[in-house]
Amino acid sequence: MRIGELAARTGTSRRLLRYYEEQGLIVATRAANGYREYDDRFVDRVKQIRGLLDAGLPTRIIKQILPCLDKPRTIYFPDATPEMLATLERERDRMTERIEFLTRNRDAINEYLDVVRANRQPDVELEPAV
DNA sequence: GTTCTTACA
DNA sequence: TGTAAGCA
Repeated sequence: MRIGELAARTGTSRRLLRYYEEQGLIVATRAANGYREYDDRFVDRVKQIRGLLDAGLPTRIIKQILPCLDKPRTIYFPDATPEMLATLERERDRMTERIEFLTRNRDAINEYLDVVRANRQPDVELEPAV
């Protein structure tokens, strides 16, 4: 499929897909006319990339762990270098920090909402100002 | 009509 | 990331 279809099937813009390629996250083959060609495997591939990006991982890290996501799990271990493990542990810790940060803010917003609602009850029936 | 690259906001 | 230009 060409970039337009991949974009539609992954909910990603063509611009972004080209950017991912530029960053080395995906590699497309080229048709005779120069158009990028992608096989169906790229649909899940791109979705995985987006998931990792949403999780907050930087593209440079994703580029490193992406090869592992392709291959069967059985070769995950032989592939994992000490550097890779260290990187993943570091990213995991960052995720944990963000989760805690988000949790605190969510709770704070919840409390604020509760207070606002409680104080608004008396005003449900607005009296026209005289 | 679709894609490509390059470049600017 | 979006968008525009100028091609193929």
